[in-house]
Amino acid sequence: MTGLREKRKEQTRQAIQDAAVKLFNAKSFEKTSIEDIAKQAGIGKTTVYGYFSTKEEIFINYCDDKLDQAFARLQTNDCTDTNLLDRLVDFFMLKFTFVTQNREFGRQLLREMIFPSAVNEKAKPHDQRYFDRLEKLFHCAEENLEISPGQDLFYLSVHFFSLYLGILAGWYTGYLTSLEEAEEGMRKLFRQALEGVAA
Amino acid sequence: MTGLREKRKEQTRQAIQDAAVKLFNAKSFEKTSIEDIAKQAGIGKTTVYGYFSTKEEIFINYCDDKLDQAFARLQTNDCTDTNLLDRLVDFFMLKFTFVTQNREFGRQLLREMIFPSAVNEKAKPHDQRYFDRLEKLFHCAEENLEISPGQDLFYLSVHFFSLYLGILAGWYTGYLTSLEEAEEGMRKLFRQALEGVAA
DNA sequence: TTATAAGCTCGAACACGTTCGACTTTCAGG
DNA sequence: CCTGAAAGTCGAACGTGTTCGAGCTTATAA
Repeated sequence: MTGLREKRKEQTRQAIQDAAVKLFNAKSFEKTSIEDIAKQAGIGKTTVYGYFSTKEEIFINYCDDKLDQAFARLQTNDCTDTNLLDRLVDFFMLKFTFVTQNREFGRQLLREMIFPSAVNEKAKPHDQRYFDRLEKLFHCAEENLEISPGQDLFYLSVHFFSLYLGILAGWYTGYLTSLEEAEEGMRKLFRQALEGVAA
Repeated sequence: MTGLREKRKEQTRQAIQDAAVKLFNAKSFEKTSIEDIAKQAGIGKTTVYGYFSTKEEIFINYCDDKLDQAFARLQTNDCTDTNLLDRLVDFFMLKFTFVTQNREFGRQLLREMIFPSAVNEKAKPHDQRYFDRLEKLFHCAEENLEISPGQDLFYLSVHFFSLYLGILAGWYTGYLTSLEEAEEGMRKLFRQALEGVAA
């Protein structure tokens, strides 16, 4: 019965995770202490460190869950006949509204995702799926003759992702304050990218 | 002699600032404690809080100084006849190498600049100068007939700044690991923006 | 000049993330 | 079964950012 230890371990891990999710949602990352989490999970605070080596790590795990949820909603849209610009704006605005829904959560998450404390190998599969989805979108556009053929679709994804980042930066630094402004800005940037600016 | 208090206050403030700069350079933000700073400045650690309300605030101040230095170096380049792409890459790579010179410093700074804890009005003049500089660059390009006329130069600046952000994100998430890769990626993205991708 | 208000300073204490060390439970081999 | 090793648990303690409160210094005005 080697499994007893492992089963308990799995249970405890889950209890911590659940407690964290509950408290992060109720309060926030910053206002939730390790002790709160431990109490909620019914264990001592030191024990938490047997499962996660840092408070941030718990948060990252929590984010991964949240992102999976958000990502699931992106799966539906497919090679439709709406134009590329609209589809791109939809794609990124969905993510934008999700991330900025709770300003503090988004800020913490973005800091950790874009400028992580350490290179986070675990985040890469997620990025991968995300960029795959984007590439697929461009692939459709290529077939629909909306973009010129032979483009590097990966770099195209990076390009639009960067513009999305720019909008997020504008949001968090206070230059954009409403969803409408954000969408308008995004549209403007995306159009520049599609049309090009060189003479 | 109303000035006595104020003069002392100014001195103490400067002492804290100097101490912080010295220690942040010698060690790092994280490894420097408030107590270290206080000791170096010859005051009690509580006193620091009469001048800065948080450790981050001291860091922000320090960053502003650093950024001013970096910015000064950008002033020189002017309406030359080198092509726009090269000038843009030069402009942003200078900033990139500066920021990433010390990985930890850059990370901390970017987190605070791009996703600040609170909207930081003090940062705006700096941004302003920065974007002014970029706009000037595009203005030259417009005169040199390198870009099509009538573009929104501000949004053009935002566009390229966003791409720069994308490169930084790639750096900190581990997708780009050498300066050469970063420059190559930047060049590729910039070219896309200039040439456009629509059919 | 002196009384009072306002501002400044710092030792002590608090909060919270994290580590240490000792105790308990589980597991594997004889 | 036993027994010794490994893994898990937690109270106590540490480090550091931040606040409290009491005492001291400076400014003001009668």
